Amino acid sequence: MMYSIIETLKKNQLSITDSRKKILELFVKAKGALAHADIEHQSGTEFDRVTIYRTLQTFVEKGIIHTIPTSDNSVRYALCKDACTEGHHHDNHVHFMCDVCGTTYCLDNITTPDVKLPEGFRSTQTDLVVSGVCAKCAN
Amino acid sequence: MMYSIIETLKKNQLSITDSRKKILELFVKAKGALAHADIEHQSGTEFDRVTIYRTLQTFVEKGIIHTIPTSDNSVRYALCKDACTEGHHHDNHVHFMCDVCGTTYCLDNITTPDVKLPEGFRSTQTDLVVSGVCAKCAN
DNA sequence: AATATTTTGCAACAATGTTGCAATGTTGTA
DNA sequence: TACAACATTGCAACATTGTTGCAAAATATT
Ligand SMILES: [Mn+2]
Ligand SMILES: [Mn+2]
Ligand SMILES: [Zn+2]
Ligand SMILES: [Zn+2]
Repeated sequence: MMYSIIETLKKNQLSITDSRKKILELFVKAKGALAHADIEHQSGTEFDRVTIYRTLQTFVEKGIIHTIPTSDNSVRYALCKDACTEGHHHDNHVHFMCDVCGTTYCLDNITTPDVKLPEGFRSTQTDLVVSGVCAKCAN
Repeated sequence: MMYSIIETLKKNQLSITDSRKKILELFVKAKGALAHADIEHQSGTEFDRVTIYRTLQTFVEKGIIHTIPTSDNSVRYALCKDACTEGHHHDNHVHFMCDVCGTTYCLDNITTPDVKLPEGFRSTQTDLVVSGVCAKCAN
């Protein structure tokens, strides 16, 4: 599977800038999800902190990345592999956080279950986050 | 059902202080979950911000309240109704966040499902958060 | 009531996130 | 390629959230 940085940016009507190319590249290469701080470290002093915030926000709005609700309430982001479009995410997959290495995985082929809610409650989104030990840290 | 503030504090070997009584009372009276800011507002200038942080931390450690992972990554707390003990939480119920009124509900009698994880992954905790519109805001 | 222990408030700091605005970079057109 | 229109960036300044050390105050123990 190929992922073209430039193509993705163009497809979403975003102008091609150094920060967008670099940050999107980090996501494509990343094994798991990235926190804002990860990006700040991995891109050195290349970009201003504010630019990273704004770029992440733009990517989320465009449906290029999605946020992950973590049990420690820190914000993480990962590439959308589903057909997400502007203002319309479809990332209904389970997430896994390793307590040992801290990696957050998108379990893309495990979909979130339907939950039977009490009378009168209507669901628009379901997030399922599992914590534990990942395969790499299992030994 | 009765909930004795003092009893709960004693049972957990915590000394009885004004802040602990007040903050625990806020949780007992609250409909949904509380954020740190909620407590800060509802208790006026009675206690220092730091005291609230420390009290919440203590309550979580003792198994009196539990944290809730929310889709907007803000920290919320709610009373443990299950038999949680020091360092051992059993709050395996679903949470619901209303997009309209912002209330976070503990759906105490809807338990989180078992998720079949990939080979080698081991789960220690499962959090399921549903967003949508609650019964009160349904009209 | 006196002492030992715990908790609190304060100050100082660190981390995270937001906004306005001028300078810079990008894009489409000539 | 050069220009104008437009979008993005970096900087500064600020707000919010969370952490730590320590002396003063409150609570528990004797
Ligand atoms: Mn994901
Ligand atoms: Mn709960
Ligand atoms: Zn791991
Ligand atoms: Zn509601």
